Amino acid sequence: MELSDLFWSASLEEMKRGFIEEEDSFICLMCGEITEKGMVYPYEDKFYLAEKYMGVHIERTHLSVFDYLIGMDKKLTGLTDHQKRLLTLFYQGKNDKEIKEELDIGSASTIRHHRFALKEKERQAKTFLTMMELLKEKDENAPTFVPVHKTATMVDERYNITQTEQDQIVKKYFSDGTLTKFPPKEKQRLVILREISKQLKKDDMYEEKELNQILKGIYDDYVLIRRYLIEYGFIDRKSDGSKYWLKK
DNA sequence: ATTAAAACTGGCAAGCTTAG
DNA sequence: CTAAGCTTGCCAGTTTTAAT
Repeated sequence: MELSDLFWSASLEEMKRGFIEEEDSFICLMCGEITEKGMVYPYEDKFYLAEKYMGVHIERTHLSVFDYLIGMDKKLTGLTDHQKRLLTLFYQGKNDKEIKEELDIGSASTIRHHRFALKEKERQAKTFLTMMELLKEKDENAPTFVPVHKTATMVDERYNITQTEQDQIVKKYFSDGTLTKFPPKEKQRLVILREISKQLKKDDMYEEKELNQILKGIYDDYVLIRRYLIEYGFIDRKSDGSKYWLKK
């Protein structure tokens, strides 16, 4: 999944932490940095487990989630530069008087007012977010597009595929996990290839024979499938063709 | 412990400035 | 010119601090 998708699909709690938990790793929402569970990470004479180290990573490279978020574009935060400056000072725990002096503003009540205005904004944001969430649940008929794999070589709107569409295609061309026919349309091919690529484990290296064996179990013309998997950017191979692996 | 004073907070209305 | 954003003053409560 694209990093920005990951970022925006994160829950409020995940965003606050700045990273999400996957099956065997943690991923930084801001830069995609990964720490793997079970690994031990050294930093300044200490050792950290994956989750703890992610905290170290964020502190080191992003300062804090707050700092990262406040640095985002106006379009994304909905905040004016002035509001950002105020929030930063609030975050530092300064009181109205200190802020008034620091920003060289005449009255502390101005700061007070901004505090009020920002809280109002918070309430609005919360109700809006909640409404949008409710809308999503309600609107299950709305087409939800299956995300396109990010290594896809050719991507445009033709590849927007809804879940139901995908299900139909899979149903039509697969029976008992084997492919009955390689479809003629690119869109269908994409779905089929994605389905097939699920049989491969990420991070695994496959010998050519090994891969052929797996593909043969799915479709007789495994060479065709192999070629298309590469062409559509699902897998990659060594230039001599001796090893294959799933693209990330 | 009670009370008075000071400091802080939330909120409203209004005027001023500026980008589009 | 208009709307949005910023600044300010004022009032009403609340909380904290100081004084008795």
